[in-house]
Amino acid sequence: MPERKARADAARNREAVLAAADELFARSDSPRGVSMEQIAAAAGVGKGTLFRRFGDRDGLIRAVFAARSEAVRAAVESGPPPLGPGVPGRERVPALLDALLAFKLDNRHLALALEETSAGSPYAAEHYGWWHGVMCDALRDTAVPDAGFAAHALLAAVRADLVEQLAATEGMPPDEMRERLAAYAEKVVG
Amino acid sequence: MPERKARADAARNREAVLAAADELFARSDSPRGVSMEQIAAAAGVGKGTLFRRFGDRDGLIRAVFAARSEAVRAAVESGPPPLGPGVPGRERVPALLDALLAFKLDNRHLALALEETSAGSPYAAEHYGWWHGVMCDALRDTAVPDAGFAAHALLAAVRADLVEQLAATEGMPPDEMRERLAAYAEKVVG
DNA sequence: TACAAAGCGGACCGGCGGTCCGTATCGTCC
DNA sequence: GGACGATACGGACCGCCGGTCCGCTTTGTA
Repeated sequence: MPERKARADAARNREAVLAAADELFARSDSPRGVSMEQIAAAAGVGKGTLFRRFGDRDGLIRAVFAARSEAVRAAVESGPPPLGPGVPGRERVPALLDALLAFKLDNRHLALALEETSAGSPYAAEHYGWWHGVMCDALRDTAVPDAGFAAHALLAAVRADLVEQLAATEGMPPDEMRERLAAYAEKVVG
Repeated sequence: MPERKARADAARNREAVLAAADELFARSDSPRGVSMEQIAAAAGVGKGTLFRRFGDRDGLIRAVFAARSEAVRAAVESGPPPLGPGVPGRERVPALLDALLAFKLDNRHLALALEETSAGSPYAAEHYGWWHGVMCDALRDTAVPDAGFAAHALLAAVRADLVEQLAATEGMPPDEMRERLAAYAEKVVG
């Protein structure tokens, strides 16, 4: 393996930065209101350190997001039904969407940051490709024609900014949103 | 009316700016690559003029977008079937989505600019509220439960960055995209 | 303990959105 | 047509941000 043993202080700083960024994004109204300098200051490190370890703003956000979403990803890849593999598509598709929505509701600001500041588009993020793949698999197991497009369309229904709009501006309670999404998903796969 | 007669040079400059911005966005790969200074220069105008007339970057983009989308809007509000009013929802919903998709395909960069740089979120734009209203009306005329949510979900399927991803990165031809969207829409309202 | 490698941090840079105000132009009224 | 107030113009200017650079410190090793 190409991994060289990392220095202890480097690892400590990395964690400090991830934690600080996570918290700052969670507290802030808009991801754009959080600057790299603020994150560095909150983590007690220099700005140079941020950029050396994460490359650029995008890289940092992706790293924070990846750390946060590890659990959901594991649950989908090898968890119990109805989320895990080996479940009929008709049942799994709504479960997948619900899990993703629940995650975004719990991490609204972070998800917003990922989708908003990503270079190019949110679709370039590895995160999205993975979800699209999983969703395609599940959809191919249903009566839905064109799993590829349907996967894109269904995932679009849980875009972070839409979730934010429904939750914040329209004041929709989380549970209600999940119910409505579930009903919509049922309609599509049914 | 509170309108005061505008000066001739002001009107001329306004048009020049709209045209220049439209063109620059169309030519550029990413909306972020187009600066206000560039637009001002291309229009043969000072930067101050841009900000005085349009308030900020968002205002300018919204103005350009509004000018471009006038035609579609008119077609939906008082055009012939199946787009115009008085058409059964079952038939009108796919027609509306197709019209919106066709428009975004023709104005990819501009739509991208609107959705990307909008303060807050694309959902705050008046443009979106209008489409959501129209879509809700059409959906209430179908068997779809919860027209409000379904309208959001369906409109999300034609988000500018998704369209761009399908067209540019996945290389999907416009007509194929429209067919796939139509099939998806039929599935939802059917 | 000595030394190279790895990491650090903050001064620095270019560019952007947005502001400001002295100046030029327009429309009007005599 | 000339003169005057209102309106619009433009570009120097400001603060901020993402990203770079390099002299200095810390770490792990022999």
